[in-house]
Amino acid sequence: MADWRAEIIASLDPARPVLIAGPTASGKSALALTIAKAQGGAIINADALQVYSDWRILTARPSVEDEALAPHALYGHVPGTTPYSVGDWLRDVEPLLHGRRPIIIGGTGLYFSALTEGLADIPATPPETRALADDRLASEGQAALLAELDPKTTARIDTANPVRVQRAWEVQATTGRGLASWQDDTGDPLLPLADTQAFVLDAPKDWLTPRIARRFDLMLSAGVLDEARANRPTWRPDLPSAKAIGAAELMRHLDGNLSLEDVKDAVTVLTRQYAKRQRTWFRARMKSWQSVSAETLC
RNA sequence: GGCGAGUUGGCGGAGUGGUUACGCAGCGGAUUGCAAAUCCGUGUACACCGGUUCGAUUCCGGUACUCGCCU
Repeated sequence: MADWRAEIIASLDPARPVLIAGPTASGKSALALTIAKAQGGAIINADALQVYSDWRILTARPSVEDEALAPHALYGHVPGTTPYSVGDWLRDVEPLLHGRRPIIIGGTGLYFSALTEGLADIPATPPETRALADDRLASEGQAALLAELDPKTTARIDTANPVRVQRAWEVQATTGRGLASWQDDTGDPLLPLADTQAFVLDAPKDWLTPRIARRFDLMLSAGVLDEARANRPTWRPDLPSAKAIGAAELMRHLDGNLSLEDVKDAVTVLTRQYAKRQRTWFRARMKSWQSVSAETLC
């Protein structure tokens, strides 16, 4: 158990960046902390929801105590009201790569892929354009937006997926250039995989599921309900941070429309489904990463 | 004990004498910018036993169980 960690740490070059990807609740944070304490380095968040400041407990961010044990970056540094995406994350990560040896850890596969494989350098969509796209998608449907795209882009994206269509349309609308064209120009990655020591935690479903259920109880005792009450006055389902699993359910509970038991059931199901999607991404896109059994680490 | 209603896939819930919704969960997958998001794929189930019929989940009879009312 502990010797597995020791074995991994012994195999690490203290000067090279470490990447740790893993499903939710798989024990990633503990591993990152162990490495940082043993070899030094800065722990950098690669989780799309843990960047937000408002749901610390619900998104399972490291505790204040843990954060004191090693430098941590990109945790809770964005207000829950601010839109944030892979592009923003890459821009935030870039300067950190030149500092203390990075230990980048998280569960968002897209972030890791963008980091190690590159991301098209497309200007951000202005809020007005986003709003227009939202409106048109709602009123006219995705077919209307789809009709305004170039054939090359249309052929490449999943046209059944409204968010994909909207993204392509937004790129077209804000830059006057097709998404496919932009993507064909994707530059070199910020951090090529070859320059890293990359691990993906393998957490079997049967092992992870009970942990997910247990984690919700831990969140309760850590005070998620207080966190939810604190967020209640400013809560809106369309806030960027509102995508955190369980946020909407907790609000319904505070409104008296959902029992705590039902909140737990819903959160457990949603989290399990999320872990499945993570596994699918890791399996398909991180084949060359070193697989580590999460079970033997904990 | 009598009368009435009901019994559909793991759950919810439509419907039809022949082509066997749908939602959720489950399972598999996609994913180069909202990604803890979004999307795609995937299930012949009609309580049981007889009968009618070329054909019954659908019609008829009986059995079992459930619910309601009555005694």
